[in-house]
Amino acid sequence: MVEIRLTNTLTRRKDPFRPIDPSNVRMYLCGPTVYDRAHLGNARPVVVFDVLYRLLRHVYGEDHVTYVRNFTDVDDKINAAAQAVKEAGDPRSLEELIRARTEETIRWYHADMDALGALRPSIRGEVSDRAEPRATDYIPQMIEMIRDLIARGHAYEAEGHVLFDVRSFPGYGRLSGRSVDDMIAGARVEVAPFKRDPMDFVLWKPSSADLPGWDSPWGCGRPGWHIECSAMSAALLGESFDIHGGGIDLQFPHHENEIAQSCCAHPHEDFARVWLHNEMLQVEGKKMSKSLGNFFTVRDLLDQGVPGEVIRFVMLMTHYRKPMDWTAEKVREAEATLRDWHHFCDFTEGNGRVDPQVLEALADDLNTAGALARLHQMARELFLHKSQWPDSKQADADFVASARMLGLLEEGMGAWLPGSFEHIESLLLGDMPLSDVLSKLSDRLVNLRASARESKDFSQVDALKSALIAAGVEVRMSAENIDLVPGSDFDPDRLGALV
RNA sequence: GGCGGGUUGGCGGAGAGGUUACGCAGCGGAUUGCAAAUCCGUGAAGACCGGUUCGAUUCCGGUACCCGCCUCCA
Repeated sequence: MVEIRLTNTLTRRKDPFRPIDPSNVRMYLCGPTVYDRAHLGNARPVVVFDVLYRLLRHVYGEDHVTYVRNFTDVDDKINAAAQAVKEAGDPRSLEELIRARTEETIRWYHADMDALGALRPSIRGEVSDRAEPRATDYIPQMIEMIRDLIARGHAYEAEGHVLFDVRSFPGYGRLSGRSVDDMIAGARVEVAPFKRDPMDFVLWKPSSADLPGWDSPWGCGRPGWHIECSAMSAALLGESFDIHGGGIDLQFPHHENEIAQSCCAHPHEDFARVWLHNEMLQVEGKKMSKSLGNFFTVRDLLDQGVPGEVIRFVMLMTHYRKPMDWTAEKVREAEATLRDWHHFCDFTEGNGRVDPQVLEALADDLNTAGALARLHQMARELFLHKSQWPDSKQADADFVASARMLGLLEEGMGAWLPGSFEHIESLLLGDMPLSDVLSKLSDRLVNLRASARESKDFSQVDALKSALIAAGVEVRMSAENIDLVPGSDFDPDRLGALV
């Protein structure tokens, strides 16, 4: 079995991965707060952990991996978004508007992440809403956990709030490498007067009459952000599980607080064993922000015609623990590469074997850039020699299976490419498949060239060639053959007119 | 102020204490009616200063610069 090695933020080392229970490897990823479209930065952890999920499924079996990713659907930003709609004159109640907002955002999120080729989370391979829990469905578990923390002396009630007492947990700060005293020294947080310690954080807070609230022993209120993930991961994965992931910006305070809550509520368990954090995303060398005008959502890119597969490829070009820079140049490179790969690959044969070197690269702390390099190499060998290989179908299948470990070249993902194998097979021009149209035109061009070589009059050859290029078709001429490849500006109508 | 990450050839971007990363672009050649595509070949690196070592871009220390987090942003 392949040994997976992962860099654990907790140990600051690359350690061999040993699941608690190989028959059910469990992973939790902090999901989005559902108030708006996912921006590009939101997509990075989704793609990174999707690759890890695929790797785990490959190594341990699809039914032996559980992947849970939550939706935070109780939050000030959600309330604010709903409030804005109400103030704009919507007659529905705030509660209805909040519900509508979160429902809609979840649908957007699914559509956008699907477009990136991210698999839906699952419980042992079974995709269901349970694997994508919503915070509001786990309020009783959160209340229970908070109650438990109070009983164990790790939390206290003050003015309708319940706060976690960070001084009661000696391990506080271990994940992020900070000491409570250091944090206080550098804190820029305004300290509520009822806190025992400035770093104490909210487990439960009171809610006003017009905002969502739940009855609790401490009055009508709502949970703090951090308790959500502790309660949901315990409910769905157990008090100990294998991997907890998220962006590096969540390391502190969110994940630190999760650890404090979970370890204090379940002192005999060790909560998440491996913590993985992806670095942040930048755009053209700068932090993505609305003020710099370089802020965009996944949907913005898709609408501009950047295919989800290309977005995914760009994300995978950089190792997850390094800051990654989103640039137009990378998009161009990724698109050109995928265009090639889609073009020469025959996707019809299944049962490919994943290349050992691709697998090894991924097993080595998700070295996606290394895996892509190996795929480049494989593609080159395939392209150069496949015509001489008796089992070239198998070689194609192996290549595709390997690319799919990265979520690339998935079935249906090539639909964006006019030149892709699957597209050529399926697209009809009039009543003729595109593949037939192309071979027909290619034959005609070959014949024209043959006679032109005799007559020395190349005007007809050039005319057809120009027409093809105008239709967005690349003309690749070799000594005997002429290959026609639809490009990014392919125009089916203009091509159809040439037949 | 506290904590953390980064600095590799023209650009992007990996691994490895001594042997080609890889991709894009460039250059030379082959091929071609021309061009494109393709093929062959090829130059180019490791921020700076020290240390360990037979040998470091790879390990250790320091300096500089860049970036992020500490504000319920992935």
